[in-house]
Amino acid sequence: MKNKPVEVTSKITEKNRQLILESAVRAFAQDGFKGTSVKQIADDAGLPKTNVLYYFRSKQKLYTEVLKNILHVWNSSFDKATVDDDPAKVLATYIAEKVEISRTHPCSSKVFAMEILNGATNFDEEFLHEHRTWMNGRTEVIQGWIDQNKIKAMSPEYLLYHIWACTQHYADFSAQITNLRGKEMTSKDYNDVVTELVSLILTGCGLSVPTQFQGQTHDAVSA
Amino acid sequence: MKNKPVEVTSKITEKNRQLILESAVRAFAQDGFKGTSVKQIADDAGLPKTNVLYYFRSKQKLYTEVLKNILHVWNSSFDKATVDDDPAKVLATYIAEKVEISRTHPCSSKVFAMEILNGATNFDEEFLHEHRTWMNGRTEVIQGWIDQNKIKAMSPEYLLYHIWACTQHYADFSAQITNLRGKEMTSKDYNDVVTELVSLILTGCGLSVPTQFQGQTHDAVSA
DNA sequence: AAAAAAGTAGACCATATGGTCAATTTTTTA
DNA sequence: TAAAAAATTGACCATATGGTCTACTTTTTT
Repeated sequence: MKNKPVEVTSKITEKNRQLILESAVRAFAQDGFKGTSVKQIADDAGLPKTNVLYYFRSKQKLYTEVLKNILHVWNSSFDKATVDDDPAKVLATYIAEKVEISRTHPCSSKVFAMEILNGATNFDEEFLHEHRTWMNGRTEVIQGWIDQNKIKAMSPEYLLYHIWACTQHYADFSAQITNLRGKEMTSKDYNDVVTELVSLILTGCGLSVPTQFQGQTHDAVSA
Repeated sequence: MKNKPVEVTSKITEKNRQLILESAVRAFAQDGFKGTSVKQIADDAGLPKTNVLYYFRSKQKLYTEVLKNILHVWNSSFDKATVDDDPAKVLATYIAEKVEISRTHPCSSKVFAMEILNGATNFDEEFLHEHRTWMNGRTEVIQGWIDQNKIKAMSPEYLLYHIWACTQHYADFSAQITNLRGKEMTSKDYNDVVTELVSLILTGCGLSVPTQFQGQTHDAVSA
Protein backbone atom coordinates (compact mmCIF):
# COMPACT_ATOMS: atom_id res chain seq x y z
CA MET A 1 0.00 0.00 0.00
CA LYS A 2 1.64 3.22 -1.19
CA ASN A 3 0.68 6.08 1.05
CA LYS A 4 2.72 8.64 -0.87
CA PRO A 5 1.51 8.42 -4.43
CA VAL A 6 1.92 11.72 -6.24
CA GLU A 7 3.72 13.67 -3.53
CA VAL A 8 6.99 14.73 -5.11
CA THR A 9 8.53 16.57 -2.19
CA SER A 10 8.99 14.91 1.17
CA LYS A 11 7.53 16.25 4.39
CA ILE A 12 10.91 17.36 5.62
CA THR A 13 11.72 19.17 2.40
CA GLU A 14 8.43 21.01 2.48
CA LYS A 15 8.83 21.93 6.13
CA ASN A 16 12.34 23.29 5.69
CA ARG A 17 11.56 25.14 2.49
CA GLN A 18 8.65 26.82 4.23
CA LEU A 19 10.79 27.69 7.23
CA ILE A 20 13.43 29.24 5.02
CA LEU A 21 10.91 31.15 2.93
CA GLU A 22 9.42 32.69 6.04
CA SER A 23 12.82 33.83 7.27
CA ALA A 24 13.68 35.05 3.80
CA VAL A 25 10.64 37.24 3.35
CA ARG A 26 11.37 38.94 6.66
CA ALA A 27 15.03 39.45 5.81
CA PHE A 28 14.42 40.72 2.28
CA ALA A 29 11.76 43.10 3.62
CA GLN A 30 14.36 44.54 5.99
CA ASP A 31 17.31 44.96 3.66
CA GLY A 32 16.30 44.26 0.07
CA PHE A 33 17.84 41.67 -2.21
CA LYS A 34 21.39 42.97 -2.36
CA GLY A 35 21.42 43.95 1.30
CA THR A 36 20.37 40.57 2.61
CA SER A 37 22.92 37.78 3.15
CA VAL A 38 22.22 34.08 2.96
CA LYS A 39 23.76 33.66 6.40
CA GLN A 40 21.29 36.17 7.81
CA ILE A 41 18.40 34.11 6.51
CA ALA A 42 19.98 30.85 7.64
CA ASP A 43 20.58 32.15 11.16
CA ASP A 44 17.02 33.37 11.40
CA ALA A 45 15.77 29.97 10.29
CA GLY A 46 18.12 28.21 12.71
CA LEU A 47 19.88 26.28 9.96
CA PRO A 48 23.42 26.26 8.61
CA LYS A 49 23.92 28.42 5.55
CA THR A 50 24.67 25.36 3.43
CA ASN A 51 21.18 24.05 4.04
CA VAL A 52 19.58 27.15 2.64
CA LEU A 53 21.67 26.77 -0.51
CA TYR A 54 20.73 23.10 -0.57
CA TYR A 55 17.00 23.75 -0.71
CA PHE A 56 17.18 26.78 -2.96
CA ARG A 57 20.13 26.64 -5.26
CA SER A 58 21.17 30.26 -4.93
CA LYS A 59 20.21 33.49 -3.21
CA GLN A 60 18.72 34.69 -6.49
CA LYS A 61 16.57 31.56 -6.84
CA LEU A 62 15.39 31.89 -3.26
CA TYR A 63 14.49 35.52 -3.84
CA THR A 64 12.58 34.66 -7.01
CA GLU A 65 10.68 32.04 -5.06
CA VAL A 66 9.81 34.55 -2.35
CA LEU A 67 8.57 36.95 -4.99
CA LYS A 68 6.45 34.25 -6.61
CA ASN A 69 4.88 33.34 -3.27
CA ILE A 70 3.97 36.95 -2.67
CA LEU A 71 2.04 37.24 -5.90
CA HIS A 72 -0.28 34.45 -4.74
CA VAL A 73 -1.39 36.61 -1.83
CA TRP A 74 -2.30 39.45 -4.15
CA ASN A 75 -5.46 37.83 -5.53
CA SER A 76 -8.71 39.51 -4.58
CA SER A 77 -12.42 39.40 -5.20
CA PHE A 78 -12.05 42.38 -7.52
CA ASP A 79 -10.34 40.04 -10.01
CA LYS A 80 -13.71 38.56 -10.94
CA ALA A 81 -15.90 41.66 -10.77
CA THR A 82 -17.87 42.60 -13.88
CA VAL A 83 -19.49 45.73 -15.15
CA ASP A 84 -22.81 44.44 -13.85
CA ASP A 85 -21.65 44.42 -10.25
CA ASP A 86 -22.26 47.33 -7.92
CA PRO A 87 -19.15 49.56 -8.09
CA ALA A 88 -19.57 50.82 -4.53
CA LYS A 89 -19.59 47.31 -3.11
CA VAL A 90 -16.82 46.06 -5.36
CA LEU A 91 -14.47 48.96 -4.69
CA ALA A 92 -15.17 49.07 -0.97
CA THR A 93 -14.53 45.35 -0.68
CA TYR A 94 -11.36 45.66 -2.73
CA ILE A 95 -10.08 48.43 -0.48
CA ALA A 96 -10.93 46.44 2.63
CA GLU A 97 -9.17 43.36 1.27
CA LYS A 98 -6.04 45.27 0.33
CA VAL A 99 -5.84 46.96 3.71
CA GLU A 100 -6.25 43.57 5.32
CA ILE A 101 -3.34 42.20 3.30
CA SER A 102 -1.21 45.13 4.44
CA ARG A 103 -2.09 44.31 8.01
CA THR A 104 -1.55 40.57 7.83
CA HIS A 105 1.30 40.39 5.30
CA PRO A 106 3.40 43.49 5.87
CA CYS A 107 6.67 41.82 4.94
CA SER A 108 5.32 40.56 1.63
CA SER A 109 4.13 44.02 0.81
CA LYS A 110 7.51 45.46 1.69
CA VAL A 111 9.46 43.00 -0.43
CA PHE A 112 7.16 43.74 -3.34
CA ALA A 113 7.54 47.48 -2.82
CA MET A 114 11.30 47.25 -2.56
CA GLU A 115 11.52 45.13 -5.69
CA ILE A 116 9.67 47.82 -7.61
CA LEU A 117 11.67 50.61 -5.99
CA ASN A 118 14.81 48.86 -7.13
CA GLY A 119 13.56 48.77 -10.71
CA ALA A 120 11.42 45.61 -10.82
CA THR A 121 14.13 43.63 -12.58
CA ASN A 122 13.33 40.29 -10.97
CA PHE A 123 9.82 39.65 -12.22
CA ASP A 124 9.63 37.27 -15.12
CA GLU A 125 8.02 38.32 -18.38
CA GLU A 126 5.11 35.99 -17.68
CA PHE A 127 4.14 37.86 -14.54
CA LEU A 128 4.56 41.26 -16.16
CA HIS A 129 2.30 40.17 -18.98
CA GLU A 130 -0.31 38.76 -16.59
CA HIS A 131 -0.22 41.97 -14.65
CA ARG A 132 -0.83 44.06 -17.77
CA THR A 133 -3.69 41.77 -18.78
CA TRP A 134 -5.26 42.02 -15.35
CA MET A 135 -4.96 45.81 -15.50
CA ASN A 136 -6.59 45.99 -18.92
CA GLY A 137 -9.50 43.85 -17.76
CA ARG A 138 -10.04 45.88 -14.61
CA THR A 139 -9.86 49.29 -16.25
CA GLU A 140 -12.41 48.06 -18.78
CA VAL A 141 -14.81 47.18 -15.98
CA ILE A 142 -14.36 50.58 -14.37
CA GLN A 143 -14.76 52.32 -17.71
CA GLY A 144 -17.97 50.35 -18.12
CA TRP A 145 -19.25 51.78 -14.86
CA ILE A 146 -18.37 55.25 -16.07
CA ASP A 147 -20.15 54.68 -19.37
CA GLN A 148 -23.23 53.60 -17.44
CA ASN A 149 -22.98 56.76 -15.30
CA LYS A 150 -22.58 54.62 -12.22
CA ILE A 151 -19.44 56.48 -11.22
CA LYS A 152 -17.92 59.85 -12.09
CA ALA A 153 -15.89 60.23 -15.27
CA MET A 154 -12.27 59.68 -14.37
CA SER A 155 -9.20 57.72 -15.37
CA PRO A 156 -9.69 54.09 -14.23
CA GLU A 157 -5.95 53.59 -14.39
CA TYR A 158 -5.07 56.38 -11.99
CA LEU A 159 -7.93 55.39 -9.72
CA LEU A 160 -6.39 51.95 -9.32
CA TYR A 161 -2.95 53.43 -8.67
CA HIS A 162 -4.42 55.56 -5.93
CA ILE A 163 -6.18 52.65 -4.29
CA TRP A 164 -2.97 50.61 -4.36
CA ALA A 165 -0.94 53.52 -3.05
CA CYS A 166 -3.20 54.16 -0.08
CA THR A 167 -3.76 50.58 0.91
CA GLN A 168 -0.14 49.47 0.61
CA HIS A 169 1.06 52.56 2.41
CA TYR A 170 0.06 51.10 5.75
CA ALA A 171 2.40 48.15 5.31
CA ASP A 172 5.26 49.86 3.54
CA PHE A 173 5.41 53.01 5.65
CA SER A 174 4.48 51.47 8.97
CA ALA A 175 7.71 52.69 10.53
CA GLN A 176 6.81 56.29 9.75
CA ILE A 177 3.25 55.88 10.96
CA THR A 178 4.41 54.24 14.16
CA ASN A 179 6.76 57.14 14.81
CA LEU A 180 4.06 59.73 14.21
CA ARG A 181 1.51 58.03 16.43
CA GLY A 182 3.98 56.94 19.08
CA LYS A 183 2.60 53.41 18.91
CA GLU A 184 1.84 50.67 16.44
CA MET A 185 -1.45 50.51 14.58
CA THR A 186 -3.96 48.21 16.25
CA SER A 187 -6.53 46.03 14.59
CA LYS A 188 -9.15 48.67 15.38
CA ASP A 189 -7.01 51.35 13.76
CA TYR A 190 -6.98 49.30 10.58
CA ASN A 191 -10.76 49.20 10.70
CA ASP A 192 -10.77 52.97 10.92
CA VAL A 193 -8.44 53.12 7.93
CA VAL A 194 -10.88 51.09 5.89
CA THR A 195 -13.76 53.34 6.89
CA GLU A 196 -11.85 56.52 6.13
CA LEU A 197 -10.40 55.28 2.89
CA VAL A 198 -13.62 53.79 1.57
CA SER A 199 -15.36 57.05 2.34
CA LEU A 200 -12.65 59.13 0.66
CA ILE A 201 -12.39 57.06 -2.49
CA LEU A 202 -16.06 56.24 -2.97
CA THR A 203 -17.14 59.81 -2.33
CA GLY A 204 -14.37 60.88 -4.69
CA CYS A 205 -15.93 58.59 -7.30
CA GLY A 206 -19.36 60.07 -6.70
CA LEU A 207 -20.62 56.96 -4.93
CA SER A 208 -22.35 56.66 -1.60
CA VAL A 209 -20.81 54.39 0.98
CA PRO A 210 -22.56 51.03 1.52
CA THR A 211 -23.86 50.79 5.07
CA GLN A 212 -21.62 47.90 6.02
CA PHE A 213 -18.60 50.10 5.31
CA GLN A 214 -19.81 53.08 7.29
CA GLY A 215 -18.04 53.50 10.59
CA GLN A 216 -18.98 55.67 13.51
CA THR A 217 -18.66 59.22 12.20
CA HIS A 218 -16.42 61.29 14.45
CA ASP A 219 -19.01 63.88 15.37
CA ALA A 220 -22.13 62.12 14.23
CA VAL A 221 -25.40 63.53 15.48
CA SER A 222 -27.88 60.83 16.35
CA ALA A 223 -31.45 61.35 15.18
CA MET B 1 41.40 92.37 0.56
CA LYS B 2 39.88 89.12 1.66
CA ASN B 3 37.43 87.81 -0.88
CA LYS B 4 36.62 84.64 1.07
CA PRO B 5 35.52 85.81 4.47
CA VAL B 6 33.13 83.31 6.02
CA GLU B 7 33.26 80.55 3.42
CA VAL B 8 34.47 77.52 5.29
CA THR B 9 34.51 75.01 2.48
CA SER B 10 36.55 75.56 -0.66
CA LYS B 11 35.07 75.55 -4.14
CA ILE B 12 36.62 72.21 -4.95
CA THR B 13 35.30 70.62 -1.77
CA GLU B 14 31.82 71.87 -2.46
CA LYS B 15 31.93 70.71 -6.06
CA ASN B 16 33.13 67.22 -5.21
CA ARG B 17 30.79 66.79 -2.27
CA GLN B 18 27.89 67.74 -4.52
CA LEU B 19 29.06 65.37 -7.23
CA ILE B 20 29.31 62.51 -4.77
CA LEU B 21 25.95 63.27 -3.18
CA GLU B 22 24.27 63.14 -6.57
CA SER B 23 25.80 59.78 -7.36
CA ALA B 24 24.96 58.57 -3.88
CA VAL B 25 21.28 59.40 -4.02
CA ARG B 26 20.97 57.51 -7.29
CA ALA B 27 22.85 54.51 -5.96
CA PHE B 28 21.00 54.35 -2.64
CA ALA B 29 17.69 54.67 -4.50
CA GLN B 30 18.66 51.63 -6.55
CA ASP B 31 19.93 49.30 -3.86
CA GLY B 32 19.27 50.76 -0.42
CA PHE B 33 21.87 51.48 2.23
CA LYS B 34 23.20 47.99 2.80
CA GLY B 35 23.02 47.06 -0.85
CA THR B 36 25.04 50.00 -2.10
CA SER B 37 28.83 49.89 -2.08
CA VAL B 38 31.11 52.88 -1.75
CA LYS B 39 32.94 51.79 -4.89
CA GLN B 40 29.66 51.89 -6.82
CA ILE B 41 29.13 55.50 -5.81
CA ALA B 42 32.76 56.39 -6.50
CA ASP B 43 32.68 54.85 -9.97
CA ASP B 44 29.48 56.68 -10.81
CA ALA B 45 31.05 59.95 -9.68
CA GLY B 46 34.25 59.19 -11.59
CA LEU B 47 36.41 59.33 -8.49
CA PRO B 48 38.54 56.79 -6.65
CA LYS B 49 36.82 55.19 -3.71
CA THR B 50 39.28 56.78 -1.31
CA ASN B 51 38.09 60.22 -2.32
CA VAL B 52 34.52 59.45 -1.37
CA LEU B 53 35.71 58.35 2.06
CA TYR B 54 37.84 61.49 2.25
CA TYR B 55 34.89 63.86 1.78
CA PHE B 56 32.43 61.87 3.84
CA ARG B 57 34.14 59.92 6.54
CA SER B 58 32.17 56.72 6.13
CA LYS B 59 29.39 55.18 4.09
CA GLN B 60 27.05 55.72 7.03
CA LYS B 61 27.93 59.43 7.28
CA LEU B 62 27.43 59.85 3.53
CA TYR B 63 24.05 58.16 3.75
CA THR B 64 22.99 60.36 6.65
CA GLU B 65 24.00 63.40 4.62
CA VAL B 66 21.95 62.19 1.66
CA LEU B 67 18.98 61.70 3.94
CA LYS B 68 19.37 65.19 5.41
CA ASN B 69 19.50 66.73 1.93
CA ILE B 70 16.29 64.97 0.99
CA LEU B 71 14.37 66.43 3.88
CA HIS B 72 15.11 69.93 2.58
CA VAL B 73 13.19 69.13 -0.59
CA TRP B 74 10.16 68.08 1.41
CA ASN B 75 9.10 71.61 2.42
CA SER B 76 5.86 72.85 0.90
CA SER B 77 3.42 75.74 1.02
CA PHE B 78 1.12 73.63 3.18
CA ASP B 79 3.63 74.07 6.02
CA LYS B 80 2.41 77.63 6.56
CA ALA B 81 -1.30 77.19 5.89
CA THR B 82 -3.73 78.22 8.60
CA VAL B 83 -7.30 77.43 9.44
CA ASP B 84 -8.31 80.70 7.76
CA ASP B 85 -7.03 79.61 4.38
CA ASP B 86 -9.26 77.98 1.80
CA PRO B 87 -8.93 74.21 2.27
CA ALA B 88 -9.63 73.45 -1.40
CA LYS B 89 -6.81 75.68 -2.58
CA VAL B 90 -4.40 74.60 0.12
CA LEU B 91 -4.95 70.88 -0.39
CA ALA B 92 -4.95 71.10 -4.18
CA THR B 93 -1.72 73.07 -4.14
CA TYR B 94 -0.17 70.63 -1.68
CA ILE B 95 -1.09 67.69 -3.89
CA ALA B 96 0.28 69.45 -6.97
CA GLU B 97 3.53 70.26 -5.17
CA LYS B 98 4.00 66.72 -3.92
CA VAL B 99 3.35 65.22 -7.34
CA GLU B 100 5.84 67.69 -8.78
CA ILE B 101 8.47 66.55 -6.28
CA SER B 102 7.83 62.95 -7.28
CA ARG B 103 8.38 63.94 -10.88
CA THR B 104 11.50 66.02 -10.39
CA HIS B 105 13.14 64.17 -7.48
CA PRO B 106 12.27 60.51 -7.94
CA CYS B 107 15.52 59.24 -6.45
CA SER B 108 15.11 61.30 -3.30
CA SER B 109 11.64 59.93 -2.88
CA LYS B 110 12.89 56.39 -3.35
CA VAL B 111 15.70 56.72 -0.83
CA PHE B 112 13.23 58.12 1.67
CA ALA B 113 10.77 55.33 0.97
CA MET B 114 13.42 52.66 1.27
CA GLU B 115 14.71 54.11 4.52
CA ILE B 116 11.22 53.83 5.99
CA LEU B 117 10.68 50.37 4.50
CA ASN B 118 13.89 49.27 6.18
CA GLY B 119 12.61 50.48 9.53
CA ALA B 120 13.55 54.18 9.54
CA THR B 121 16.55 53.59 11.80
CA ASN B 122 18.74 56.32 10.31
CA PHE B 123 16.74 59.43 11.09
CA ASP B 124 18.01 61.35 14.09
CA GLU B 125 15.72 62.07 17.00
CA GLU B 126 15.65 65.74 16.04
CA PHE B 127 14.08 64.99 12.68
CA LEU B 128 11.59 62.55 14.12
CA HIS B 129 10.52 65.14 16.67
CA GLU B 130 10.21 67.86 14.02
CA HIS B 131 8.14 65.52 11.92
CA ARG B 132 5.74 64.81 14.78
CA THR B 133 5.45 68.51 15.52
CA TRP B 134 4.71 69.29 11.89
CA MET B 135 2.07 66.58 11.84
CA ASN B 136 0.37 67.90 14.98
CA GLY B 137 0.25 71.40 13.55
CA ARG B 138 -1.17 70.26 10.24
CA THR B 139 -3.82 67.96 11.66
CA GLU B 140 -4.93 70.84 13.88
CA VAL B 141 -5.44 73.04 10.83
CA ILE B 142 -7.45 70.34 9.08
CA GLN B 143 -9.48 69.70 12.22
CA GLY B 144 -10.16 73.44 12.29
CA TRP B 145 -11.60 73.23 8.80
CA ILE B 146 -13.78 70.36 9.90
CA ASP B 147 -14.98 72.27 12.95
CA GLN B 148 -15.92 75.17 10.68
CA ASN B 149 -17.80 72.73 8.41
CA LYS B 150 -15.50 73.64 5.54
CA ILE B 151 -14.71 70.00 4.87
CA LYS B 152 -16.36 66.71 5.73
CA ALA B 153 -15.76 65.13 9.12
CA MET B 154 -12.85 62.73 8.80
CA SER B 155 -9.56 61.81 10.35
CA PRO B 156 -7.01 64.50 9.37
CA GLU B 157 -4.21 62.07 10.10
CA TYR B 158 -5.39 59.40 7.69
CA LEU B 159 -6.19 62.04 5.08
CA LEU B 160 -2.56 63.16 5.13
CA TYR B 161 -1.33 59.57 4.88
CA HIS B 162 -3.49 59.08 1.84
CA ILE B 163 -2.23 62.23 0.15
CA TRP B 164 1.35 61.19 0.81
CA ALA B 165 0.71 57.67 -0.39
CA CYS B 166 -0.84 58.73 -3.68
CA THR B 167 1.63 61.47 -4.52
CA GLN B 168 4.76 59.52 -3.63
CA HIS B 169 3.48 56.47 -5.44
CA TYR B 170 4.39 57.97 -8.80
CA ALA B 171 8.05 58.21 -7.83
CA ASP B 172 8.40 55.05 -5.79
CA PHE B 173 6.44 52.71 -8.04
CA SER B 174 7.46 54.22 -11.37
CA ALA B 175 8.88 50.88 -12.54
CA GLN B 176 5.47 49.22 -12.10
CA ILE B 177 3.65 52.08 -13.78
CA THR B 178 6.08 52.10 -16.68
CA ASN B 179 5.52 48.38 -17.17
CA LEU B 180 1.76 48.72 -17.12
CA ARG B 181 1.67 51.62 -19.57
CA GLY B 182 4.47 50.32 -21.77
CA LYS B 183 6.19 53.69 -21.59
CA GLU B 184 7.38 56.25 -19.07
CA MET B 185 5.08 58.92 -17.70
CA THR B 186 5.42 62.21 -19.53
CA SER B 187 5.14 65.68 -18.12
CA LYS B 188 1.59 65.82 -19.46
CA ASP B 189 0.74 62.56 -17.72
CA TYR B 190 1.84 64.10 -14.45
CA ASN B 191 -0.53 66.98 -15.08
CA ASP B 192 -3.32 64.46 -15.54
CA VAL B 193 -2.34 62.81 -12.28
CA VAL B 194 -2.70 66.11 -10.46
CA THR B 195 -6.11 66.70 -12.02
CA GLU B 196 -7.34 63.21 -11.20
CA LEU B 197 -5.93 63.17 -7.71
CA VAL B 198 -7.10 66.64 -6.76
CA SER B 199 -10.57 65.71 -7.99
CA LEU B 200 -10.58 62.43 -6.07
CA ILE B 201 -9.32 63.82 -2.78
CA LEU B 202 -11.16 67.12 -2.78
CA THR B 203 -14.45 65.52 -3.80
CA GLY B 204 -13.76 62.90 -1.15
CA CYS B 205 -13.44 65.74 1.37
CA GLY B 206 -16.70 67.28 0.19
CA LEU B 207 -14.95 70.18 -1.53
CA SER B 208 -15.38 71.45 -5.05
CA VAL B 209 -12.31 71.65 -7.24
CA PRO B 210 -10.87 75.16 -7.81
CA THR B 211 -11.04 76.07 -11.49
CA GLN B 212 -7.29 76.22 -11.94
CA PHE B 213 -7.08 72.58 -10.93
CA GLN B 214 -9.83 71.38 -13.24
CA GLY B 215 -8.49 69.56 -16.26
CA GLN B 216 -10.35 68.65 -19.41
CA THR B 217 -12.96 66.16 -18.29
CA HIS B 218 -12.76 62.98 -20.32
CA ASP B 219 -16.25 63.20 -21.80
CA ALA B 220 -17.09 66.79 -20.97
CA VAL B 221 -20.07 68.29 -22.73
CA SER B 222 -19.52 71.90 -23.68
CA ALA B 223 -22.39 74.30 -23.07
C1' DA C 1 59.01 81.21 -2.98
C1' DA C 2 58.48 78.55 1.05
C1' DA C 3 55.46 76.45 4.30
C1' DA C 4 51.05 74.66 5.34
C1' DA C 5 46.85 72.83 4.11
C1' DA C 6 43.90 70.38 1.12
C1' DG C 7 43.17 66.88 -2.17
C1' DT C 8 44.42 62.54 -4.85
C1' DA C 9 45.18 57.84 -5.14
C1' DG C 10 47.34 53.21 -4.94
C1' DA C 11 48.50 49.50 -1.67
C1' DC C 12 46.81 47.12 1.83
C1' DC C 13 43.84 44.73 5.57
C1' DA C 14 40.37 42.27 8.18
C1' DT C 15 36.01 40.78 7.46
C1' DA C 16 31.91 39.22 4.99
C1' DT C 17 29.96 37.31 1.04
C1' DG C 18 27.86 33.71 -2.33
C1' DG C 19 28.79 29.46 -3.44
C1' DT C 20 31.23 24.60 -3.89
C1' DC C 21 32.96 20.15 -2.21
C1' DA C 22 33.41 16.23 0.20
C1' DA C 23 32.36 13.62 4.16
C1' DT C 24 28.89 12.14 7.16
C1' DT C 25 24.31 11.12 8.98
C1' DT C 26 19.53 10.31 8.43
C1' DT C 27 15.67 8.68 5.95
C1' DT C 28 13.47 6.02 2.44
C1' DT C 29 13.10 2.20 -0.55
C1' DA C 30 13.27 -2.57 -1.94
C1' DT D 1 18.59 -5.27 6.62
C1' DA D 2 21.17 -3.60 2.87
C1' DA D 3 21.39 -0.33 -0.82
C1' DA D 4 19.98 4.09 -2.49
C1' DA D 5 18.45 8.55 -1.89
C1' DA D 6 17.98 12.64 0.74
C1' DA D 7 19.64 15.74 4.12
C1' DT D 8 23.23 17.87 7.12
C1' DT D 9 27.36 20.24 7.93
C1' DG D 10 32.10 21.97 8.31
C1' DA D 11 35.99 23.23 5.47
C1' DC D 12 37.17 25.83 1.87
C1' DC D 13 37.55 29.45 -2.02
C1' DA D 14 37.50 33.53 -4.88
C1' DT D 15 35.70 37.84 -4.70
C1' DA D 16 33.85 42.09 -2.72
C1' DT D 17 33.47 45.04 1.04
C1' DG D 18 34.32 49.26 4.28
C1' DG D 19 37.94 51.42 5.78
C1' DT D 20 43.08 52.81 6.87
C1' DC D 21 47.74 54.21 5.83
C1' DT D 22 51.10 56.29 3.45
C1' DA D 23 53.10 58.76 -0.22
C1' DC D 24 52.44 62.11 -3.52
C1' DT D 25 50.47 66.32 -5.94
C1' DT D 26 47.96 70.47 -6.04
C1' DT D 27 46.24 74.53 -4.01
C1' DT D 28 46.24 78.11 -0.63
C1' DT D 29 48.33 81.06 2.57
C1' DT D 30 51.92 84.08 4.23
